[in-house]
Amino acid sequence: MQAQSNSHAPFAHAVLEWYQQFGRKNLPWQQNKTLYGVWLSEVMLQQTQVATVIPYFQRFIKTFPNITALANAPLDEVLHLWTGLGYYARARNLHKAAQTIRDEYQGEFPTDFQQVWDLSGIGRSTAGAVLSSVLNQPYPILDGNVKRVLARYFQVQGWTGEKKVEDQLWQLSAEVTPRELVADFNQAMMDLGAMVCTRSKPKCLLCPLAQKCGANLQNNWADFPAKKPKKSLPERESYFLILEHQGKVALEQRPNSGLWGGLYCFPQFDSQAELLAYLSQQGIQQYQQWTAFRHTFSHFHLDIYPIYAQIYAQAQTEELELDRTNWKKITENEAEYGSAISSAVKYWYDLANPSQIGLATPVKNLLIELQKRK
DNA sequence: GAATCGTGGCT
DNA sequence: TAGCCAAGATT
Repeated sequence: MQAQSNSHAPFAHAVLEWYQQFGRKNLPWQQNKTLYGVWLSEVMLQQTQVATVIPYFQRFIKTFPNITALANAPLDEVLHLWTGLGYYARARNLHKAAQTIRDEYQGEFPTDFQQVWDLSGIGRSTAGAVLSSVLNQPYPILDGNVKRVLARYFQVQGWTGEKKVEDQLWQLSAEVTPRELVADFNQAMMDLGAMVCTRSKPKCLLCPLAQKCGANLQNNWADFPAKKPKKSLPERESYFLILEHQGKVALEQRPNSGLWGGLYCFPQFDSQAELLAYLSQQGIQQYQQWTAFRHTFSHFHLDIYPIYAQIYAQAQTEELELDRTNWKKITENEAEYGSAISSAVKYWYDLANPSQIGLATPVKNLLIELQKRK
């Protein structure tokens, strides 16, 4: 599990030397390093580029300055801060892990590798990254950058999604990782991958490993790592009902697992006919079709057809009965409703006083569009 | 092993 | 520009 040998000592030496001059040392989570901050950054950085993460990281750590604050926060607020970052299971797992740390580790992030790995949302690479970065514990990492550097250097054949290839890369990563200065070394490997050994047009002339790098010597960097077998994304469609009443918009919360888990979304319908039938049933005759657009996920395209309608009834929002499965009935009286952020009323999203909840990106964008039209 | 899980930047 | 893929983990 740990870094293994020093037979690749020249490798580590060259990488560390390069890091001193060219490595990144001023990223937000590298300042006054804490286990919490580095953990948070590593989770946000999973499958997400650095530039995207930075503003999210800063907002998040400002709102939740320590693990206990995060653990004690409502999940809705955590998802609110995660809105737009994607892969929302990361936020749910982060929150769950924070509660584990609060309840089992007295609020202190564990320093034992296995205990860290056992936390939800933390795999082998993230566990290694956190403990090496903050405590210099000698664990290797294997992210996309390291995979690319190693695959090219050692000419590792095959797609990294195959277990056999992945195992090989872990083995190599463990071999090249030194026992000392592991924080710098791991950071250096990621920096090399991000800045020098880039996916296209790597800057081999600037690479400290070029002299012994297989891809440089063979001039075949484009072959490594092997590309993922491609397949076309399936297409689906969904009709979003933007239903407004007195400055409030109806939202429903999605199940806590699966796509957009725990986020709030407009009522969705599989066809326009279903949506219109619903409107008719509610006694709503007027509606607008907004411009349709495509939202692409990692594994399918979603064509979204927004339909806007308004309820003109004089009734209070609380009294409107929207007969739809999974909608909570709104029971708050008016005083409670007006006073604050009660949990049930967030199904009616107040445009003038938005709730701290997670919103799917197309939903957030449509709400902005709605604001603009008013 | 194969699917699932978001969004945005880059080419 | 449409596809590729990012500081991966979970089911």
